[in-house]
Amino acid sequence: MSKYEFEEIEKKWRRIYEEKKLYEADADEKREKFFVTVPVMYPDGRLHTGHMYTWTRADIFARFQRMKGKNVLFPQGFHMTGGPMAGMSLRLKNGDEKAIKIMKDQGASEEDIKRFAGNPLELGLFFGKTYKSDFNLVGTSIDWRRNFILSYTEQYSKFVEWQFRKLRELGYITQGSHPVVWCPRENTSLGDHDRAEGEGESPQEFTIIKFKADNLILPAATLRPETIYGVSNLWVNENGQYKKVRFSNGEEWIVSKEFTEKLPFQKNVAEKIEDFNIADLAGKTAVNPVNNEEVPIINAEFVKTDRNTGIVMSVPMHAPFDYNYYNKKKTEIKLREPRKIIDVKTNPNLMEEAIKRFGTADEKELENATKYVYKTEFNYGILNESNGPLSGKPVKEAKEYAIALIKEKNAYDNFYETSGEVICRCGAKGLIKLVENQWFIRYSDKQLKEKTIDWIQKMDVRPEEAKAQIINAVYNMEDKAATRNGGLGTPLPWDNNWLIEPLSDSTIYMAYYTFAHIIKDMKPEEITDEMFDYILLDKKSDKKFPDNIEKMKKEFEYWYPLDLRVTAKELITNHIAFFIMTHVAIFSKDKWPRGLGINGWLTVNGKKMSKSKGNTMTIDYVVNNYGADSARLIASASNGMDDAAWDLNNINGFKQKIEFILELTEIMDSFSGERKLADEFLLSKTNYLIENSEKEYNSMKYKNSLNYSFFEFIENIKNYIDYGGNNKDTLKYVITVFSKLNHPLFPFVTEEINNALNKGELLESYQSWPEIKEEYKNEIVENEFEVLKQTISDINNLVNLINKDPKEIIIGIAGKEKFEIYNKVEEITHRSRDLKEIRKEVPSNEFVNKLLKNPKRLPNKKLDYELEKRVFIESKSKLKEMYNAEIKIEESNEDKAFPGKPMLIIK
RNA sequence: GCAGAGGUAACGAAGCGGUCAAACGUGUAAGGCUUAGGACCUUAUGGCUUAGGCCUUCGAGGGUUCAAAUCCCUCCCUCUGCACCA
Repeated sequence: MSKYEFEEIEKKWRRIYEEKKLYEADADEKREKFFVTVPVMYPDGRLHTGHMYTWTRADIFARFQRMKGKNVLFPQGFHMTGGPMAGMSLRLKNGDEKAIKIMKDQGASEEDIKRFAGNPLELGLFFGKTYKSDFNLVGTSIDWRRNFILSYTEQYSKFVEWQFRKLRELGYITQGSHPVVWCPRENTSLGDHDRAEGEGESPQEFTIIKFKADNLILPAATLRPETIYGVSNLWVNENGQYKKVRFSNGEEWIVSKEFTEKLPFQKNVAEKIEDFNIADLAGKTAVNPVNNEEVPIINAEFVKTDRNTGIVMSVPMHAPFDYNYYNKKKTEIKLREPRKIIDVKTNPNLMEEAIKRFGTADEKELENATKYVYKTEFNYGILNESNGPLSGKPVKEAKEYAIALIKEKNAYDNFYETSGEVICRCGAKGLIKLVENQWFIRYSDKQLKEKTIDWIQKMDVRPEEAKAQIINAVYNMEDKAATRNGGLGTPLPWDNNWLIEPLSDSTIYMAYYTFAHIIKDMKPEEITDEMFDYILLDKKSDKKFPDNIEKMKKEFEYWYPLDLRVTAKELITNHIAFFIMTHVAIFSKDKWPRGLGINGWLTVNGKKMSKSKGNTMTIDYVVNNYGADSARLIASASNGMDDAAWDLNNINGFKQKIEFILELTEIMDSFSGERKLADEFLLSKTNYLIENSEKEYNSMKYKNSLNYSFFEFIENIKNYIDYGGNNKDTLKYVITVFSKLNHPLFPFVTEEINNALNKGELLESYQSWPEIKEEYKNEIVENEFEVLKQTISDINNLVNLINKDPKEIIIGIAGKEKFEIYNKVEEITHRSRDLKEIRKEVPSNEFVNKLLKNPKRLPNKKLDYELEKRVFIESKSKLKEMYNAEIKIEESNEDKAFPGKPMLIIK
């Protein structure tokens, strides 16, 4: 068997592609275009197979479109905005051993690491270079002339400035304060990945209701201000420390000591703070500001002074904790019956029911009861007639009315807490900081959302299921804080204190690719808003622009809109939503993006592949050891958004099959037979495979397309040979089609196969996608070969049964009349499967009884008496070879001889 | 909490009203090839049968239909994403 020398083959074709500059695409009005991108990535380490998964998926589509005759642009930029690179550089500067080891493992020298320390750009440029060579190695068809680096390329920063001024002009920028999870020790926002504990916790807003006790204010914090009419008392905890805080407006608040520490991060700093003995308040009363009711202040050890203010309003009939304590206290102090203010029709005694069901033994049980009560009341509860102006409101809607009412009484404030405990990697407890003067992009804009969702409905989303998720993401979109204080990035043009953060400066940069190779020769100061208005928005100007700008406009107008953006699913709720919305906000409709391709994670042995898990393989390792074409198998590891499992073992099977095809091309001249039924079978099948693999390529379901274009295809070629096919023209045509169908997936080796058979143009460089030939379609021949296959399997079974080598095999084909009845029944089933109906139209005899025995197994495909005979006669010599026995083909009148299932006698 | 996806053989996974005992892959077993191992090839792998037959399954329960893994309802369970962070 001929050896598959992948190194040589790949080296050769890589060189040829490069010499012909096949991946460099320019505007060409005469040709239809296709523009595909994958999001930029951070060059902060070597590329690994996890990256390769997404990029190869995009590359396959790019090559597929090239073969369909399109002018394809696939550019790639890098991203250096934001924290990660700056963070790594800083860690190197601080001599962090772990960071240094990571760099060394990825091929950086001592010298390099010294350069990276404190200079994140050097680090990015270093890995940027490895990215280019790795992508080239694996055959990603990128036009590198258009590469640029987000927010490092000065010309690009001009583009971002234009984008932001444009957004502001259009009214999509606002300024305000914004709660973020914050580390008070490191004085920085605390993202999920910086946390030792509390991943996924976020700021939660509490309403503060100011109860009055004499001249003091007792600020009770609650998530349910709508229960204000049900308050029976206030809880404080005498085990905790409290303070008296005076604000500049003269108000004096009694709050826990812990609260005073959090206060400066969200409110104006207090004028004066002094100790306060909370026990002094015990037995006194406070006034509910909404209904002026006097409620007792009671000590309760369950109150947590490190959450909120340390003052809790008690609503016994609607909060299990309160209910439980209130009933206990009732035995000590004389208390009035608590008031029930929410009715749930289906559960008239909700509280008793919850207590009975979950218990009161410990905090956990009470928490479960609380969840149950809150949920039920929220969904089905109505505020009853004891709720003053709130009476009759469903709980779902009551909150905003309650807040308005509390505000009216000058008793409202608010405070943010983390939704659960957050601990920073540094060990400090996270809290919420209200960042002031933050700039936002108004993605919450209703009209923008509507326009975007309308558009997404029309987009080509692969797989289709992702569409609902994207629409949902847009629907739930809130304003996005677009700036930050540290790291790298483009300064906000009108407020230089802020840098534009990385998810906001990367929403329309795909447009920049269209002219990146031209604008890079311009001086930044030559680049103006007027110019971008002209190029991107077709805004006419009196000014006559120089040729290079006219050329940029031409490129932009030719390539835009983007036809396909390929990315992993974790970007759906942020980047993909921002990307589409910003296009809708800024560009005219004919420039909005047309297609998306979403994929899942790549997994290895059931685990997600990622650097932090240490289960990655670098691209150069895989390519050098297995070959680029083999490595590209990775793209067929899954069909849609499911996680994709990749297994190196698949590569062996792949290579084996490639060797089989390569060998066929070498011994092509030895096939010298006539055309027979087997040829008709293979040609018909080939059509079917073209049709199906094209469909799967189109929806980016590469696992399926590989099944058709590769595995099933080869199976059919093998069957053809097994059935006695040996016609050179057929094989040459079929293997050429094979090389074409598989070219997007395996560009190098298919080019080699095609080249061995047809000295002509490169598959990559002309309209080479194979056409379906109607004249080759022959369904009945395919069916009859299916019969042959099934019969061979039956013979095998029978030979096993008798457990000796057969001397003679008699194959009895059913008579012509049986075929006629069979086909007749098949025809009727298209109209009716009612056995009575069918019987009306066919003679009644033993054969028909058998045929109609099982309504589930009625004839389902057309067969042909003459063809069935010929199929067996033409494969006779092969069968003889297989079993080393005499083969007799004859017509049989026996009951067992069925159309599509010949009678078998084995002697 | 909100949203999305899903529960099919030992496992991964396809099928999405009749071609289904269930493609394809892995694992397992037997045989072939090989000095040997690996790789590769052939066959088997729900149960009962053993001349090509029958029976039972697709998270659980109910319903629609001549026909349901596939459509509808209820319940149980699993996974993924949720923003200032790339």
